[in-house]
Amino acid sequence: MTRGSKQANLAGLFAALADPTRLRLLNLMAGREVCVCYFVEILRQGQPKISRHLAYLRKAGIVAARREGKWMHYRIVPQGDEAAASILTAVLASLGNDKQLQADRAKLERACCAPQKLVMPEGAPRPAPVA
Amino acid sequence: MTRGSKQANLAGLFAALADPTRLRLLNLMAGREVCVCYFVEILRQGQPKISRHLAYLRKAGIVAARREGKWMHYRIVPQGDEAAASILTAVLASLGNDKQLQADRAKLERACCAPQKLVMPEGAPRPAPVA
DNA sequence: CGCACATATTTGTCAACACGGATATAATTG
DNA sequence: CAATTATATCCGTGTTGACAAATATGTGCG
Repeated sequence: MTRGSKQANLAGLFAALADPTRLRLLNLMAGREVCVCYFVEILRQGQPKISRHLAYLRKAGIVAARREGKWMHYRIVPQGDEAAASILTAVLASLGNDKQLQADRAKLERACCAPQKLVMPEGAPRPAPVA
Repeated sequence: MTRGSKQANLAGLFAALADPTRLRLLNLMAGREVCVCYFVEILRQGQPKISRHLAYLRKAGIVAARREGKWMHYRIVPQGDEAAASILTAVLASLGNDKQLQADRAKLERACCAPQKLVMPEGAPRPAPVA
């Protein structure tokens, strides 16, 4: 049982969503698994900052990480709690309206198709859709 | 234009939702206008605490207040931003699943139909559905 | 092993917020 | 006006989270 009172759970979920950087990260992870190096390049923020926010999301049970050699891939985790799931879905659906978030997604698309346009570490793995 | 970047707006909305007390208050306001005195009685929390959280929600643009004589009535405000509106709707819909939140609503119903069972100030106004 | 790279964590500082208790404001009543 | 009731705000304090800078961990390679 990872379950306390549901309001507390929900409040925790909202706390995790209450940060612009974390919303940008989640937006990029909508529907696919993404390597940390892409987050750093696309958001143009320091690596420790990105990592801290990813750790926060991980601790909140919203994302999970998978190591692949040197690289860490993050993905959004399906929520067990029904309320959390429906809210997270609504959130991800809404993120598409913001200009900057659209631009972030576009940069990721470009990285997938023409990674040489972004300064990427040699051999960085491509983001992959998640089942 | 009250509008900064949309992610910042959304992050602000989530920050406002990231507190169990505020979720309980919003739950009680779902679909109706409620007097502060009911919040205090139903949550059994100190009045300054309730008032502070209501002020927070008001500043976040989620609720509005209306004075009626000595009493203040709070209600949820329809969100101008489309994303915020859809998220807030999903949230309010989800709140019905929590035991305590159901109990809170039940207490409010009882207060509407049999206020003498709660210790209420003389002549306290009844919560009223909002258009 | 020892270096290089990708990522994570620690450290110190600062601002935001939650809380209880005390007090201030607003409207009503006498 | 004075007293009462309903609500809001202020004060001091503890907690949490954001940040940058520095440092640690884990993996691959020669």
